[in-house]
Amino acid sequence: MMNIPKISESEWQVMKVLWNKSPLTANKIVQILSKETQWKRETIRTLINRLVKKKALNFKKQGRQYLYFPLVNESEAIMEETKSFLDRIHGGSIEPMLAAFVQNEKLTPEKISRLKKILDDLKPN
Amino acid sequence: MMNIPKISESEWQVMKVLWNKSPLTANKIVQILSKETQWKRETIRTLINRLVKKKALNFKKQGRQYLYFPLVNESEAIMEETKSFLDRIHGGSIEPMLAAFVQNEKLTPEKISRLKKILDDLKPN
DNA sequence: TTATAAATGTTACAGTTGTAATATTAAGGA
DNA sequence: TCCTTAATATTACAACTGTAACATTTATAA
Repeated sequence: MMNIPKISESEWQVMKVLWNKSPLTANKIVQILSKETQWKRETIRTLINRLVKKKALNFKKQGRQYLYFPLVNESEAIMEETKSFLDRIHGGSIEPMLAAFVQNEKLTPEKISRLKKILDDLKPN
Repeated sequence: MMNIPKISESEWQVMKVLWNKSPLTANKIVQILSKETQWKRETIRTLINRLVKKKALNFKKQGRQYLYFPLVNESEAIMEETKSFLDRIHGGSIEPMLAAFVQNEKLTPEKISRLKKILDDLKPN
């Protein structure tokens, strides 16, 4: 699917909830996000509505409620985000990036292994 | 240096010019960026001024002109950017990220090697 | 049937960003 | 000294973001 809409930082948190499980009612989303953020119910609803307007989400009615689900795929969104990220630091050296990866503890041993495997396949050495 | 200011996408392009070489006059910066962008002279000046306000840049007067130079270090900025990036896609799988890295052709063979070496040092296997 | 409550919809408002135009200041040449 | 011009400074303005409050609609209980 081309033309991934720009998803802001806060909006990403909403998307992640729905990538994890969908469809969900607004209330369920609010409930889940209230555990991870300080956002007021209406803030979360605003984010949901903006994502619908951007066509990152859609919903189907279920009685009085709406059931929301993603229109954009998580992998595609990650790729977009990664490209934009790489464009920014284009030409920067890779070490501080890796350093950040590691410090952020987002690289578990399994991820490191998968990463190495991917790199190995890329450039057999 | 703690507290890296948030640097927007366009502002990053200005920073990169000065990380590459500094100090530079505003005119020189305009001249360089005019080759890579469609920005009007005044657009570039606005970006420079915002970066000064954010304390990402500073300048010293040289007669009627200002000579601009970075106040934030490139590696630190890359780390900040990387952390914010990783926070967004937190929990997302690493493959689409790597795929984007590769498709963006930001991973030259040398970078791949350095990356692998860093990973190897991280987790001897 | 009507009031209430729970959904969704509309509006708000300031800060940031992209993208400039216009205004002011000051230095150098006439 | 005064004007021109080249610097810098101020102002503009809409879209996007973060963060909500307020308004309207509708299903359900009384």
